[in-house]
This record gives sequence, structure tokens and C-alpha cells, in this order.
Amino acid sequence: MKTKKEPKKKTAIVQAANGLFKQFGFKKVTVEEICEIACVSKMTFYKYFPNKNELIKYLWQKMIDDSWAKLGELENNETPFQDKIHMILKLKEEATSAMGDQYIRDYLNIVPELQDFYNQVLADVMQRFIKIIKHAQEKGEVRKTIRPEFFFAVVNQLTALANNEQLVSIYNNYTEFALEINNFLYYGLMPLPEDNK
Amino acid sequence: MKTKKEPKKKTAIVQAANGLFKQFGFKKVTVEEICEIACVSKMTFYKYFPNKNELIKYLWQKMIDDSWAKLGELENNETPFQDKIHMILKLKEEATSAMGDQYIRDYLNIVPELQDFYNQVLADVMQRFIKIIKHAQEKGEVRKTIRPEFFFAVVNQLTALANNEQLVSIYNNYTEFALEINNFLYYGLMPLPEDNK
DNA sequence: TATTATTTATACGAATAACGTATAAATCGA
DNA sequence: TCGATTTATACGTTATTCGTATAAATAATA
Repeated sequence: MKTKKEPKKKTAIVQAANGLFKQFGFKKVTVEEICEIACVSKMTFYKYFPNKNELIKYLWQKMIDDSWAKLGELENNETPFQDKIHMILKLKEEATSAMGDQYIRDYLNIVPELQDFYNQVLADVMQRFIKIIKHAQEKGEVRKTIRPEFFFAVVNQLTALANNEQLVSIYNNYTEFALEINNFLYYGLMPLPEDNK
Repeated sequence: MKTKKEPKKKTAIVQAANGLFKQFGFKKVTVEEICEIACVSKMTFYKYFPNKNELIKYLWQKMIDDSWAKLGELENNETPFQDKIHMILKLKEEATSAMGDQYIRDYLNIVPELQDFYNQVLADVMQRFIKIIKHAQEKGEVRKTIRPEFFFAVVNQLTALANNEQLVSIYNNYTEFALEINNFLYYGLMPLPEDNK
């Protein structure tokens, strides 16, 4: 292994923060609280992270990297496109539902600065997806008449629907809403695999 | 019924607060948050409660009243003392574990003003218990050589043990610790009913 | 409709809590 | 013992929350 391992104290901070964020959401948790759980002084915290926002970015990045690793396997093998999409959806669902609604809502609504970070992540995800789509187009698994750039624009439009509170309130939680959007993106009006049983 | 019912908005506030307190503990929840969940303006909140502390007192009082009602049945029937104590312990355990550790800890440690209220409640409970003991003494179910006043003093001494963090940390949670104290109070070193199975 | 009582929305100063930093003491490893 | 790291503490600054005042909006009553 070439990757030098994370310092002990830093791992403790990250783990403590992750647990607290999952339980209470992002906003309710204070830096001092994280330090207490992690058995670390405040100074040590600020040694590794400039502030709480950077910590949550780090957490998300870590989570995304993990998903990336799994996604990487998807891009190079020869499974059918339909199955790949299904696996991707499952991945996303797991990743989001694991951290709970409070987490996501806090993250998106309450800390505006992080919205940019989220958008960037979103863009990255889309590019990755588009890459997969292009590959699928070349293999003839996806109709060639759809342009990846169009797909990307549609995604941006649809994610803006999250601001429509009345619409979101129809769903039990934010995760469910996000899943609906993704389903529509990848399947359009076609029946979902799950609908067949 | 002679009791005029609680105003709708007040009930909404109480229910919203109860839910939030159970999920996040007392300290993390703000008045505005309660109002939002209860679909009530801040002004209406302050119409019914002078502040958050009074609201939690109200909640506790309500909970205590409920327990009182159940305790009332205990005092007048003819079940053996041993069984009564066991029922009381169960009552307390249910009442405390239902609201979670975070709740109790916040309540006792973080808001000093409420400590007095809690102590008063504790005194009330003890008096009630002493009454039961006296009755049991008269019936010959409890040794007459123990003075209720002594019992009361012992209780106060033992509850002070809660400040001994090292001691409390031996137990998985605060509830368990409280149960241990109660068990000792009522059974001394005698084996508990549960120990027999 | 006119009138009265409630409830709400908004803004505000005051009080409190959290942030992020500086410093010196304490702890740890070599 | 030395040097580096971590901690405890205090502190000024910023952000949040509190609790209240006010006027508009809504509901109720006549």
C-alpha cells in the first residue's frame, strides 16, 4: 500500500461527526460536541479541518469516493446497460437513505455555501453517467438519438424541482423524491424492473 | 366530565415538543422549531408557556400525573407490598426509558433551574412511597424498625451518587443506573424477583 | 357588513451559545 | 531530557436564539 493512513485523531473526529450528524443532522451538532465524543481537544479539530463545513465536505467526499470505487467496477465490465443503471440507482439509494433525511435537508438548505459543493458533486456524477451512456450508445444498448448534453441539461432542470415544496411534500421523504427523479431520468415512462413482480 | 379540555393549539405545541425532545433531547430543540412543527406562531407559544423550561415542566408534570394515576390504584388495594414495589419499579423504568437518556441528561445537567423542579418531584415521589411503606408497616409487611424519615434521607444520599461520573459510567446508561439505586432502596441486598429465573 | 377577538408575520434588542484563535501547561515519544 | 504534539483555558468575535412589540391578517360574532 502506498496510501499513508489517516492520523488516529482525525479518524476519531470523522467517525464521531458521522455518528452525530446521522443522529441529529448537520446543524444541531457543534464542533465542541464532536470533539467531546472523539475525545479530542478543539485545537486538534481545527488542526485537521478549518471548520465544520469542510468536515462535512470531507465526509461527503469520502462517501462519494466509496461509491466511485463501486461505480468503477461498473464502467469496465460487460453487464447490460439496464442492469448497470439499476445497480447505480441502488447505490445512490443506499448512500442517501443511509444518512437520513435530516442530514440531506440540513446539507442542502441550511448551509448555502455547501450548495455549490453539492452541485459540483452532482455535475461529476452526471459526467460519469454520461460517459456510461456514451459507452452504452456505442454498444447499441441505448438509442443513439439522445444527446448526452441534452441528458445533462434535463437532469439539471429536474433537480431544480426539489425547490418545489408542494411537489416534494407528496412524497414521504426527500429520498423517495430523489429516487423518483432518477427513475424518470433513466427509464422515462417505462415500467421499472420492480413493477413486474 | 368537568375538566375543560386543553386548547387545540396548546395540544399541538405539547405534542410537537414531546416528539422533538424525544428525538433530539431538550437542549438542541428551539422554540421556533417547536412552533414550526406545531404549525403555530411564536406568539401563540408564548401565550401558553412563558418559556421552554416551563414547557418541559408541563410535560414532566403531565407524565408524572399519568404515573400518579396508576400509582393511585396501588395505594388502596390489598396486593402484597413486595408486588407493589415491583409494580412501582416497572412504572418508573417505563417512564424513564420511554423518553431516552438524552432527554434525562439534558434535563438534569444542562438546565440548572430545572434541577429544583426535579428535586421537588423526587420529594413528592418519596413521600408517596413513604406513605405506602407506613401502610405496609401497619399491615406487618415491612419491618417496623425502619423509620420512614431514615428511608427518605437514604434516598437523598443515594441519588447524590448520580454526580459520581465514574460510578455512573459503569452502567450502560443512566436509566440502568437509576434502576440499580431503586433496586437497592427497596430490596437492599436481597435477590430481585428477576434473579430467580 | 361592522366589530371584536385571535392568530400570524415581521422586526427588533438583549441574552446566550458557538465559533475560531492565542497562549501556556501538560503529555507523549524518542 | 528534549522536542513535538495535544490539551486546557481564556478570550473576542460572530451567529443564534430568546422573548417582546407592533401591525396586518384571519376568524368569529352580531
